[in-house]
Amino acid sequence: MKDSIDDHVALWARELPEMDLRVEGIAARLQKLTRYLDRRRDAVLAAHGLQYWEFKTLHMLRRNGAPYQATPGELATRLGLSPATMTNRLDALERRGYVDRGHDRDDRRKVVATLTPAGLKIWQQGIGDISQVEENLIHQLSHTDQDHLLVLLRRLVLATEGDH
Amino acid sequence: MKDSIDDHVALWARELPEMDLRVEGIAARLQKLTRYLDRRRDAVLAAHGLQYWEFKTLHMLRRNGAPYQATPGELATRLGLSPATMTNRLDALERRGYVDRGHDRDDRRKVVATLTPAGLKIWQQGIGDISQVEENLIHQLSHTDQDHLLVLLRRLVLATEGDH
DNA sequence: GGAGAGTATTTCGACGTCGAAAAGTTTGAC
DNA sequence: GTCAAACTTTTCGACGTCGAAATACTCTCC
Repeated sequence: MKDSIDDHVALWARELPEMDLRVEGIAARLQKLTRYLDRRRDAVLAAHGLQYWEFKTLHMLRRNGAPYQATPGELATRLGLSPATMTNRLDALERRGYVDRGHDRDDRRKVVATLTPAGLKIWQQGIGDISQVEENLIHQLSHTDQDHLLVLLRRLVLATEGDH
Repeated sequence: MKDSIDDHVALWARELPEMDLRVEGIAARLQKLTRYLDRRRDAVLAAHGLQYWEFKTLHMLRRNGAPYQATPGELATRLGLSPATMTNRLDALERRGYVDRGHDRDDRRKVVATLTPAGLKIWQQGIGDISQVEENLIHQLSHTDQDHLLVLLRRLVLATEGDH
């Protein structure tokens, strides 16, 4: 059974004869599946009136256990964003009531962002829906195929992280 | 051998007991590998002074065989962008000399964008470097493992293309 | 042919992002 | 005790993107 990537690769193979069909087929499918998950995830979050960047920010606060606090700088570093962007995100989340901002008592340079009960609640709804989206896709494979796929992907991830 | 996703999943498993570890491990690795390829690709393109959105636009023009032409509307649809964005992209690419714009003689509403020789040349350099990045990653697996991985990924892609 | 509907592109205002500079706070050396 | 260097966050200007309105052109039908 052929998928759209088979067609795509066959088309480019005519133009770029030195292209490695296996490599291209795998890389294109990795990207296609990720884009699919991105789209489905954005759709279920939109049902809660949430953008993905809002969810990711709440997620990083939730990742720190109770009381779900972090400084803007910490959040920016972990999310791979500039400090400027984090200021904007926290402005928006504070306006929507999902986050509180206050100054650190010991070091008044620092700001401490805290997840509000409303923020925690919408995060819970979002994380549940996102898990469901991922399950709907991956459950297309049997458990043994899932394990097989996971092992192959782990080998690739290890290669990107520096072999040990 | 454990990778960073194993740690990530183990961490969240404590907080979300109903989470499916296999599903999460696969989904997280798909996304991590795609992000890795994105970063490496952006880096090699930057060596040619090219942003990925510029390359993608040239790529879509190159995809149409010689004389490498398309209308803004066609490009916007295939790239999943708004017409407004395509106007901006073509403005920039025309300024850099990678694209020419002219009016269609038969239908003067239409604009025809054409890849210049300079645009074709930089696309060739970019596509070669991107293929190299993908090969460097995927060649971590043997040919038989690559084939196994490809088959599993194709099954997932087919699942995303079957139901709508 | 002329009016109105339809199509293709551009313009406009808003958003989220970034790098760099600015503002406010702490630390350390003297 | 003072002040310069370091640290944290915010502000500012620019970019790429989008939706919606505006512009320019074509087609249809009477």
